[in-house]
Amino acid sequence: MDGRSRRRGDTRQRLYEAAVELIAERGFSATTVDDIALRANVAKGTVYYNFKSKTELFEELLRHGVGLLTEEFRVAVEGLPPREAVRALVRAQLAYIKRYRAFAQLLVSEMWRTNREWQQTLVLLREQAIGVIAETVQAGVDSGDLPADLDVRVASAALFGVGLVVAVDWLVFQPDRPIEDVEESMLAIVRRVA
Amino acid sequence: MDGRSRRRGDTRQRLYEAAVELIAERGFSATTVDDIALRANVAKGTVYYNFKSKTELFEELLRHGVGLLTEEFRVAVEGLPPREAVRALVRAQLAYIKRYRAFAQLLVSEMWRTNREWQQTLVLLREQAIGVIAETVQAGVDSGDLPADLDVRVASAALFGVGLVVAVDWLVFQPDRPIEDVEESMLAIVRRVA
DNA sequence: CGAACTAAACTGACTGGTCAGTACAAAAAC
DNA sequence: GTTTTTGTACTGACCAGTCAGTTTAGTTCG
Repeated sequence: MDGRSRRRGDTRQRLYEAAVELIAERGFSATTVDDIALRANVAKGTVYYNFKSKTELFEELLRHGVGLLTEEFRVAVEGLPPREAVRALVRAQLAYIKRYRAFAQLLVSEMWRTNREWQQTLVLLREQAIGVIAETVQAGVDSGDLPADLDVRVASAALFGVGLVVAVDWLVFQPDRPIEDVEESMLAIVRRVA
Repeated sequence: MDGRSRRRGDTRQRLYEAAVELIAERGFSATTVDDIALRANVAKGTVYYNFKSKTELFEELLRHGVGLLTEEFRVAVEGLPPREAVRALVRAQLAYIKRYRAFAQLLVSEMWRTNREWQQTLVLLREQAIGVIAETVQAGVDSGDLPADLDVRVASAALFGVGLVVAVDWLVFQPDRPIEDVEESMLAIVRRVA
């Protein structure tokens, strides 16, 4: 780990942070590369030294963010029995969204859009995140802890989508409401699998 | 209602339809006024004859769409007892989203964004739609049909957000799944108030 | 040691294209 | 004869991406 790659990593990190905030607020197209560079305290050229294009910066940002989320999902469920594991997933998702609020907003904005360049990337990433949930739910069904008639794929997708929207709604419209309430609401909503 | 205003109304309607589809796909900034005019089979000047600006077209589009939704909400609950009324709301939301898929996608994309020009408009419209739900839920709490400890505001907001996201997810990722399944899922999710 | 060298990282002025909004005369609809 | 729409042309602001040049961090060698 020499100084060069550390420096470069720092720059990329700063660019991610700047881009995620601006894009969450304004959307991809309304965010200019100049804005991103300015907020990251970097010259415009540096953006293009580190990323092939504005779109690529965004796609790598998506990969980066969803990668972190699935990572936390995996850590959260490690060694837990099914129903507890599902609860742990809800908690992990909530904590993640609280921590990376802007990224979560951005995901909500882009997740259900069609025909954009990065749509394919996003579908893949969605599969990846939902995949971790599905493994957990499947294990619960196999072990008999969860109802056998549960459609694992659908339940996992619903879990993911509902968690995203309830948590983001909370952060945007009811930020004063304590986090325990939100966790409780989410668990109430997904009671059938938790 | 003379022929002139009907004609004008038609043009505006066509512009709404063109704009909603394009903006749902690409987002507001990535959609050009020329594109909208082209898709609506209208000259660019006509857009500006009917609307002050691109932004105003979009805001009126939002008002128009949410107006229709609340209208359908009101019709749906008319004269129904509380729990049935809630079910009717779910069904109405689902039907609406199925019918105006693009508008629903657009709402999901914009609803939880911050700092855009039309943010204030959207907050108001959200209040309006959730208001109808809240009236119904409140009536249920008052009559004892729904649990007294239910936070009406929060439950209504959750109902609205979850419905939006589950339905849009269905249309985008599982369009072959029959509508009854989706209705069933949504009702299962909101069981506490239905 | 430190001077000279090298490649990686970064800079910011510039370019070519795009797009919101305007102008307006002529035509069509009512 | 008034309202609405058309078609075309135009402008000025804005912006993604480029590139020639500069700085920085690590390396080599006296």
